[in-house]
Parts: sequence; C-alpha cells; structure tokens
Amino acid sequence: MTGTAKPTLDDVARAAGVSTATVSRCLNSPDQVIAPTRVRVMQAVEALGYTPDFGGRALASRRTNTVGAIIPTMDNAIFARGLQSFQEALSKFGKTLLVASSNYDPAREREQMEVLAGRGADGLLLIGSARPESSTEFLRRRGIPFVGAWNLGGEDGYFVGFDNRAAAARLTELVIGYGHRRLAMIAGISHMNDRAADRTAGVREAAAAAGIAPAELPVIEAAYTFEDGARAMGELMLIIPRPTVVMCGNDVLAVGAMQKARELGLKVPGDVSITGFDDIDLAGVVDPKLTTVRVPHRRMGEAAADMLIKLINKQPVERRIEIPTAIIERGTLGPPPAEGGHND
Amino acid sequence: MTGTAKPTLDDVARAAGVSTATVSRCLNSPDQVIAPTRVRVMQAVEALGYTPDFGGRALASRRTNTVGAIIPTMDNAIFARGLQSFQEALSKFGKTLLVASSNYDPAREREQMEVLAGRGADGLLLIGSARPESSTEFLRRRGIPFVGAWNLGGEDGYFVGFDNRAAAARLTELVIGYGHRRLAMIAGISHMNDRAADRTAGVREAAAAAGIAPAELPVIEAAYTFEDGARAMGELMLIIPRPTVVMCGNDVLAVGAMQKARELGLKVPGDVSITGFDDIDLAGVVDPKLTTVRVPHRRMGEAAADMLIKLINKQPVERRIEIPTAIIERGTLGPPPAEGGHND
DNA sequence: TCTGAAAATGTAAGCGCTTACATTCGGTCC
DNA sequence: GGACCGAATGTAAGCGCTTACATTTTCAGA
Repeated sequence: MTGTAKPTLDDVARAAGVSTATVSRCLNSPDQVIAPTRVRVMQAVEALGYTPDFGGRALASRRTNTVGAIIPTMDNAIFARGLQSFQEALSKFGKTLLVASSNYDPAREREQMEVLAGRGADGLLLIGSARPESSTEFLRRRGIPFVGAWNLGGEDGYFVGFDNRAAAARLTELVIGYGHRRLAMIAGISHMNDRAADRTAGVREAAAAAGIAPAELPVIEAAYTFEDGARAMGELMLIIPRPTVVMCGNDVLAVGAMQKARELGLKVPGDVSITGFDDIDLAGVVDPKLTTVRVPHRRMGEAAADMLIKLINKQPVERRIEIPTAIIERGTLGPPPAEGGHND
Repeated sequence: MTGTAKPTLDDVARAAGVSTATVSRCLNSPDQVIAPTRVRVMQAVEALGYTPDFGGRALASRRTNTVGAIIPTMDNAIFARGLQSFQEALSKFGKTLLVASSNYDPAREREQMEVLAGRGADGLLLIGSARPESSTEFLRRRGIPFVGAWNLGGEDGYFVGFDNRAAAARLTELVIGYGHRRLAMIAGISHMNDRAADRTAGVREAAAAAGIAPAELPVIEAAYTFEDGARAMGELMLIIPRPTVVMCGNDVLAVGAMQKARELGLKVPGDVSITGFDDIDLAGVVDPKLTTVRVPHRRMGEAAADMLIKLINKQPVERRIEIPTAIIERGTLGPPPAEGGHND
C-alpha cells in the first residue's frame, strides 16, 4: 500500500527518468522505443501499478475503441446469449463493449444513447426497430453508426436479425397443414417490442391466408414468465369450442402453457398442440419436447459485431443481414383431436 | 444533419452567448443560474444535440459515478438476475454500471479490473473470492473498494452472499434423514468457482458426518448445461449398487439429470431422488417439481449495491452480509426405494 | 440616489493523456 | 574527422470539461 493516489503518466515518467511522451509511446507503439528504455519504463509501470486513465486518453486521442449495446433487459437469456457472442466477436477487434439496459422504455433507451455517446461509443447495437424517430436522428446527427438486431427493420438503417414474421407464418402454415382450424395464440407483450408484434402478425397473416377469420383467432399477450404463460393458457382453454392448438410467442410461454395443460389433465399433443419460438435449451428438456422455431442467437451476435465494425470503419456493408430460422419439429405438435365428444 | 462533429461545451456557450462556466453550471447545478439564462442555454443544448463528454468531465471533476462489475459470463441467468437488481439499486444513487466478463479466467478478470479502474470505476463488484492475491492487492493499492458476491469469503474483504457450503450441508442432512445412504453428486465445475466448490464441500462434509466414507460418495463435475447434467447422470446410474439419490450443484444439472432418469425408465423419486440448487424458475416447471435450495439473487444484488455504495462513501459497513437460503421441498426427493431386487 | 453585500456570470488554470514538431544522439560514408 | 541522416527522445499544445477566484450585476436598505 504505497499510497492511495492513482499514479499518472507523469509519475511513471519521473520514476523511469524519461518524458511522458516516451512512456506514452511505450504503451501505444512499443517498437518506437529502444529496448533498454522500454524495459525501464515497463518496470516503473509495474512498480507503480499504473493503468492509463481512459478519460485522459480518450480526450487526447479522440478514440475510445468502445461500442455500446442497449438491450431491453439483462434478465432474459435470449439477449444474454447473443450479447455474449457479440462481445466475443468485438474483442477480437480490440473493442470494449459497454452494456446498458432500457427496460423496454424508449425514453430510457434515449437516455442511455446519450450516456453511451458521451462515453465515446464508436457505434451502438440496438434491439429491434421500434423507437422514436428522434432517437435515431440523434445518433445520425452525431455520426454514430448503429445496427438494429434481433429483427429486420424497414427501409433505412442497418439490421441483422430474423424475419420473425415470416418464420411465424411458416410455422402457422405447418400447424394448419396438420389439420388445425381452431388456433389460439399466447403472444409476448408487443408494446415497444417489434419482435413479439411481428410474430403475432405472422401467425395472423398465415391464418387469414388459410381462411381463418381474425375473430376466430384469440390472442392473449403475456409477460415473459412461465406463470404468465400458464395463466393465459388457462383462459384459452375455457373457450368453447376449445382451440386445438396454442401457438406461443416464445418458448418460455410455451412451457408455461404445457404445464397448465398438464394441470388441466389435457394431453399434449393429443388434446391440444402447443408450439414455441426461440428454441432455447429448455425446449429440448420438457416432455414431450417442444416443437418450436430455432433462432441462432450466437450467429446473430457475431454477424452484428461484424456489421458494426465495418460501419465504424466506413467499409461497405449490406443494409440487412437475415439470419435464417428453422422450424424444429419435436413432440408438441400433432393433428387435432377427432371431432365430437367433449371428453367429459 | 447539421454536421457530424460532436458539439462541445464551447459550441453551446457560443450559441447561447454565455461562458462555458455558465453552461457547465446549468448542467450540474441549475439553481446557480438565473432562469432566463438557463432557458437560453438549455435551448442551445437541445438545438445542438449536445451531450457532455464523459472523458472531459471525469478528467476535470475527478469523479465518474461509475461502478464496475466483473462476472464470469453473461450467459448465465443466475448472474443476469442478480446483476439486474444490482444495477437498479445503483441507479437510485445516480451511479452507472459497467459490466465486464472474465470467462472464469483470473488473468482476464485482472485485465478487466485494470480497464475498469482506468475508466474510473468508484467501486467494483466481483463474483466469489477465488482470485490471486495480486488482483486484490491491485485494487487495494488503487483505493478502489470492492465487494465479493454470491458467496462469503474468508477473513478479509467485503462479501455479500450465501453460505453455499452450509446450505448444501443442510440439504444433505435432509436427504440422509429420508434414509438415503448411497448418495452421488453432479457438481458444477469447481475450477475458479468457489460457489461450486463450496457446495460440493458441504455435501461431502454432511455425508462424512453421517458416517458415509468419501469413497462411497461419487462426484462428477459437469458444465452448466442440461446435456452435461444428463451425461453425468448416465454415468452415475451405471454404478453398482446404484445411488438412491443424486444431489446436483445447480438446477440446470438437476433438470438434465431428471431428463436422463426418464430416458432410462427410472422414476423420480421412486427409483432415484434428485435435488437441485438455486431455485430458478425452471425448478417449478419440471414434473415432478424440483426439490432445491432457494437462493434469493435479487435480494443479494440489492444488498451488494448497498454495501458498495457505503464503502465508496466511506460509511461504516459490516464485512459480511449473509443472505439466508431456504430448502424448498417439492417432488423430487423421497425415501430410497426398498432394498432388494435389481428390478430386472 | 447611493452603498454594499449577495447573486450571477466570466476568466483561466488545469485534470491525464497523445502527438506534431523540435531536439539530441549514434552511426555511416566520404 | 566531419557532414549528414534516421532513430530515439523531449517539448509543449491542446482534447472538453469543472471550478476557484475575479468581476459584474442586482437589489435591499438607508
């Protein structure tokens, strides 16, 4: 404990008997400094426990090598996984990731944008595309490139993600192909969440295309927990005639629904089919295993990092990179039960 | 798009026709500035899309209002949840959280410490206590307070967490109380993970106290996935005489084990009992529901924030805050099967 | 109307670092 | 041996901000 004050470049320079410029060079471009000097400087660095001050460095060099990500919540495995690989990819380019969360609140997202901009983020990763024009305008004005992930946006902006809508539609077509006509849906909360909204839209679209009237397709929105999924399932199962399939906006809801079905004494898929979305680990563990849509988060994280780096370096990039999804058929989707008796 | 350059305090001052000092005061202590001036300044801020540069501010004020957290991986719901509440608690004090991950590598953890120190973190949240002396020495020398979380450490340092060892021991006593003598364990990877190591130690300790020789207690370490849990379970079930209970280092492993048991045609808890640890949401969803240890992550996150803030403000604090855990008895622990026939 | 203290604002000195430019050093070549 | 040159190092000017201190303005009280 040689004193609590943070050592500065100057301290190191004095200790090593060189100028601050030489110390700086030792740290940033070592080969410009002759070996004996370098060794002496490095020893001083070590001895003092010096670490460069980020603020000073950023100020002087006008570079930060930092990129920011603003996710709705950390408390969701989906984002955690994608973010982890985003970070890994980034660190290969010597970039540091700063993570902030918005709690699904656009105002808070904007705040975090300002914080990250102030911290000198070279670029930003955002989730989805649902945000006020003023927020993107702010970034554009500042010249901070950003990419939207987990979904594909509209005309302008850069995106890497999935076509949630198309995937949901394809799954719905499969469901209808099994002979189901009485569909129901437990959707994620769509407010400020275009991923959830698109999935719902996809299901509705495909149902409509098959001649199922929108009024015939009950949709309940539920928060991202097993309990909420179960609760929604409870409501849906009260409907007469009972839906023969419940399509869920994500796997967590689907597992909640399965649990409720079991409680109600309903066999899956014998009495009611259930589908999920995301293909999280859990989907392979429940019994029967969940039929769902695989969404490759890791690949998306990497692709997003790649795109953002290129944007920062002003290299040419595609505006949209679509990561393909795949329907994983497992055990929870089957043909509808034979018509007739209310099995009571 | 009024130009891409980042506006500075100076730009705002000029636009508002005041000095930079006044602008700074508007931003930091608005009541020192008379209303008309303040309005004019704020309009200029708005019009230019100005956000203060963090580096410059940190440099000049020697304050950052930043705290850092270094977690092993983001890819784990356990940390995500605790961190989320840590952050929420922190933001009430106007602190910003910077998250870094170490990938369970002490060298990388040390690196991140230096990065965060360089970024001016006022304090640090670390996970557990397994790290080289040199790392903690570095922080101490820098006068950066830190608290270890998720576990309780040794003599020195500040900790808020659970007594993983005692909790595991209590659960083991319960298991033995059910009449089990042939225990086995699927432990988390203990390398650089004192939480996993402590849980294993607790089980061993209680078993030994009940007269079960260490050699009679097979332990397999497995990574944090369903698959690894299932694989370990497979190996354990080959042992003759077969263990009557498998205690798992966390719920994920336990669910993997349950899945394997089902595959093998073994009834839980009829043929083999299984216990978990953590009480994640999943524990209440599997069938039968998992008997496990509840670990209140949110409360821990809050307590950790509280402790760190006090440390930063040099207020008095307890060195250790233990968050109590609770055994949650549900459906996967029962008496051992009657002795005799190998049910073949 | 004038005085003086308090309130509002301005001035300018750094905070720790990088970097353009200046200086010094150690060789090489004639 | 001296001129010259590239390599190594030093000097010093900011980067955008806060803040101690100086200056100006305001306004209550006489």
